[in-house]
Amino acid sequence: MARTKQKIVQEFRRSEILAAARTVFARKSFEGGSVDDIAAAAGLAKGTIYIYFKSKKDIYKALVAHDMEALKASTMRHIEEAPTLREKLVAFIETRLENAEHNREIFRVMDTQSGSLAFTRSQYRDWLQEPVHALAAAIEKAQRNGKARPLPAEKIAWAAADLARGAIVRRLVDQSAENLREEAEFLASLLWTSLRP
Amino acid sequence: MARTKQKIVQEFRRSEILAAARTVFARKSFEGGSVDDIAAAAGLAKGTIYIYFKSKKDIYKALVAHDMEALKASTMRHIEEAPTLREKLVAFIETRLENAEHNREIFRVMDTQSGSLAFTRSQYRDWLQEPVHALAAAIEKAQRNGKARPLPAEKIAWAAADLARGAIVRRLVDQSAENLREEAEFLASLLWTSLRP
DNA sequence: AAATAATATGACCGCCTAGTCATTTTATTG
DNA sequence: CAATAAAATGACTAGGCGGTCATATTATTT
Repeated sequence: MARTKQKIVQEFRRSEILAAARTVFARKSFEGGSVDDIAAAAGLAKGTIYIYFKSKKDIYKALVAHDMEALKASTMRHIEEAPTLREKLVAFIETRLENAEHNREIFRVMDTQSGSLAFTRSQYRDWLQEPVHALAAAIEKAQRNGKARPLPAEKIAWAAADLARGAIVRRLVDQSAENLREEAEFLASLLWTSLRP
Repeated sequence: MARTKQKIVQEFRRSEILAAARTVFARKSFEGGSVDDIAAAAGLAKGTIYIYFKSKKDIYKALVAHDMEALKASTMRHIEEAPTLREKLVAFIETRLENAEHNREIFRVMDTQSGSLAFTRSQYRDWLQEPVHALAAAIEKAQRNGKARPLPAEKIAWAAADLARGAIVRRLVDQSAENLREEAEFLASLLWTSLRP
C-alpha cells in the first residue's frame, strides 16, 4: 500500500520534471537548456531533480522515449483504423500534424536534436521507421489487390512522412491556422494521384 | 598592392576558419562545439580566431550566410536553365540533393540549428523561400499556359522542398548510394503526376 | 641590417553549468 | 507525540567555456 503510494508520487514527480524539461529543451535545445532551468520550470530545487534522474542526458532520453513512443502508437493505430489506402494516407499525415499541433515543444526537441544524442540507432529505427513501414505495408497490400499502382511503396511512405514534417514546420513558424484536415487531405492526394490505379 | 596581398591572405584565413567551423558545428552543433575545437581544426591558436572574427556567433553567422547563399544561387540558376516545368522540378530537387552530398557538414548545420540563432526572419525568408518561390512562379507560369493543372503552386513548391530534404537526410544517414539523378526524377514525378494536364 | 608594423600565440580571467552532499523539512510509524 | 525514515534543499565543487591581452614571431619598409 505504502509502496504503491510511493510509486505514484514518484511517477508524478518524474512526469512533472519531464514536462518542465520539454519546455526548456524546446526553447533552448539540449545543450542550451540547463538543469537549473528545468528545476525552476518544475518549481523544484536542482538537487531534487537528481533524486529522480541520474543525469541531464537521462532526462532527455526519458523525454524523447516517452513522446516518440506516444506518437508512434498513435500513428500506428490511426493507420490501422482507416479502411482504404487513401484514408490511411490521410490518417498518417493528419496524425502527425495533430500531434505536432498539440505538442509543439516536443516536436521541436525531436526535430532539432535527434541524431547525435544518447540513442541507439535501433531505437530511432523503431520510432521513426515503424509507422512508415506500417504505411508501406498497407501500400503493398493495396498493390497486391490491384487497388494501387506498383510504385515503390517504401519510398512513397517516406514521402508521406516528409510532406507531413514540412507542413508541420511551416505551421509552427507561420502560426498558420489553415484547416488541419484539409492540409492532410491535400498532401495525401498528391501521393494518391500517383498511386491510384 | 600591399593592400591587396593583405586582403587575399586575410580572406584565405577567414575561409580556412570557416571550413574548420563547418566541420566542428556539423559534428557537435553550435552550442556543443567550442572555439578551441575550431582553432584546433584550423591549426591555429584561439587568439588568432578572434583576429578574424569578433565572436563565436559571428563565425556561425558568416558560415551559414556563405553556404546558404551558395545553395540559393545554385538552385535558382538550375531552375532558370531548365526548359520545361517537369525539368525544373527535377532540377530543383537534384540541385538540393547534390549540394547536400558535396557539403554534408553544412547541411547538418543548417538543418539542426536553423531557427533560433542569430538571423533575422528576413534573411531566412531570402535563403529558404526564394528558391521555393521561384519554383512556385514557374509552376504558375506553366498553369497560365495550360501546361499544368491549377493546383496551389506555392504548396507544390514547398512539397518539392520537403521531399528533397527528406531524401537528403536519408541519404546522409543510410550512406545510400542510390543514383542521385534517379532519386530526383522519382520525387519530381510524384509531383508532376498531379500537375500534368 | 635595423626599425617598424602586422600577425600569431596561449596563459589567463570571469562566468556558467552539471552534479554532489551535509543539512533541513516533511511524512510515516509505533 | 516522539522517533524514525523519506524527500527536498541550495551552497558548493570541479571543470569547461568564450573572450582578452601582454608577449613573441614574422613580414615589410627604410
